[in-house]
Amino acid sequence: MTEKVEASLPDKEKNMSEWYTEILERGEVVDIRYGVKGFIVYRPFGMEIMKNIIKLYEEELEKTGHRPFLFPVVIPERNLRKEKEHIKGFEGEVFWIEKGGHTPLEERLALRPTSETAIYPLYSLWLKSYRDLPFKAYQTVTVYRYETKATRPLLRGREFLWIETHNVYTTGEEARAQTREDAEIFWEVTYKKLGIPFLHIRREEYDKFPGAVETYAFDTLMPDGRVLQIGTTHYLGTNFTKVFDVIIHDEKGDQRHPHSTCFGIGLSRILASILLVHGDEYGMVLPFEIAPLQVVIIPIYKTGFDNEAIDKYCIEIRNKLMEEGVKVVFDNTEKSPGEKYYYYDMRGVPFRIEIGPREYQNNTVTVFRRDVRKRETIDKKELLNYIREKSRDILETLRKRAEERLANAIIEVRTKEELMKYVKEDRRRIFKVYFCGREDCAKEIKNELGGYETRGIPTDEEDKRGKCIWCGSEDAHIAYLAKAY
RNA sequence: GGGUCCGUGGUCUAGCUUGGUAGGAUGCUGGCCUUGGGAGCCAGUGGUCCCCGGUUCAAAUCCGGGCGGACCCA
Repeated sequence: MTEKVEASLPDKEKNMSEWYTEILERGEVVDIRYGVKGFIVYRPFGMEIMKNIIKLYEEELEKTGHRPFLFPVVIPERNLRKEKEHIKGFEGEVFWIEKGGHTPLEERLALRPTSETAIYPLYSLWLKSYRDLPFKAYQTVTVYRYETKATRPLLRGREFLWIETHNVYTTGEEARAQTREDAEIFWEVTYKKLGIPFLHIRREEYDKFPGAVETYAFDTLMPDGRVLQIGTTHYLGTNFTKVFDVIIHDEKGDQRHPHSTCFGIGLSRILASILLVHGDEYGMVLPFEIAPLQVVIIPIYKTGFDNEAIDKYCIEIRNKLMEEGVKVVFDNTEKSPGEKYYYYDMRGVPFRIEIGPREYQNNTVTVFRRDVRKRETIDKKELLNYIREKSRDILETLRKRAEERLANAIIEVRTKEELMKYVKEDRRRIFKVYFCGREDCAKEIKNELGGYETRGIPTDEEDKRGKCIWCGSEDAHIAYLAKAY
């Protein structure tokens, strides 16, 4: 039976902002009171989740041949300016260091907004032969962008955490194949392990990463109907290897510029997505694998009963779970059971075990599952298998729920009239339309549809052709329109 | 980018219009009692009223500037 108890939080769909602000604070995820706009503090619980998320992506990257490295946070101005499109795209949002102590620096230093221009000068020293390729590396770091739009904790900050890969290949074909591997890596973790579904999109020409030849993005859906870009991967061609003089000898002994890619995994936004997509009115709901606390054991004492025996019974179970590598806590603090339930619900603990006289006497345990909010009493001996099995169930349930919401948000529209009709409705959607790909057309759409913008082309339908829903021109491709963060 | 609102113990908040004692709730600490969805009672603890400047005998309160935050619209 599903428990009907008083909710802790406002309704996520109706009032996402308030829900989100509250869960960040009450769940001790981040602290927004640092006092510098766009900069936040990860509190221990939030950072524990983050570290678990990072580990999943890093493992997948290393499995596919990426090696870790770490570059400085500062980039000399002359390097940042080398690639023309790149600097044009980032110039307005770079933080500059201009002084060391009281002395003005001879050359200003940028806090990296992304690391291409930090990394490529070294690539020109490291990579000399086709034998040095492919070169696949990543770093997990913070980057800095002076955002002028409203900042929001984790969703849009002036400092944010990400993983960036920077790969180099002899040929363009190999490099393009890397963008597809990036998509697989992203799928493997984001969808399969975190239960977050997303759209795989090729961005329009005018929406590309500054300096890229092709940009692919991963957009997920927020409870308020807006989409959020949580990752991007770019084919950079030889744009960066040229300006940074990365030159290799190929098999024939000819000198050439290798091709490169980069892949950004938006860790801050992924954490936000996990909270927003899976959470409910009682707090976070975390997939078992990334939960800092996976099981909590709560004793129910009774006056006149042998409460020490209940303690012993709980400790025995805790120790057994610990031996199996489960992150478990036995909470025998003096708070009432109800208060503890609310506390651990808020923190998304996947399983709660309640043990009182009844369980003690019957050699059973009562297990509460956070995602579906159901209790079940089982034999003590079955506990470990139960948790193993149901933790997979939790992930399935969360993923299925999220996937349905994403699928339900998307609607194919063929005519402008139809589009206008849907836009006027209360509900936000992701429209799938034919679109010509021209920037002025995109601007008109954004202006006249009250903020709905072109998000790009679904990668599994790049070949389809039709008439642009806006200007009517032929040879338009399929594109998504959505409101975005 | 445009607009609206806000900043007071750890947290939430009253007080601000009409200048003069910082009040409450919650948390925290100790004690008693209790424990199957946020219990209760008693005692204690905790505040540069966001910052800088101005007006004034006197500023949380009025004025100017700054910093930070929330929400709505584009």
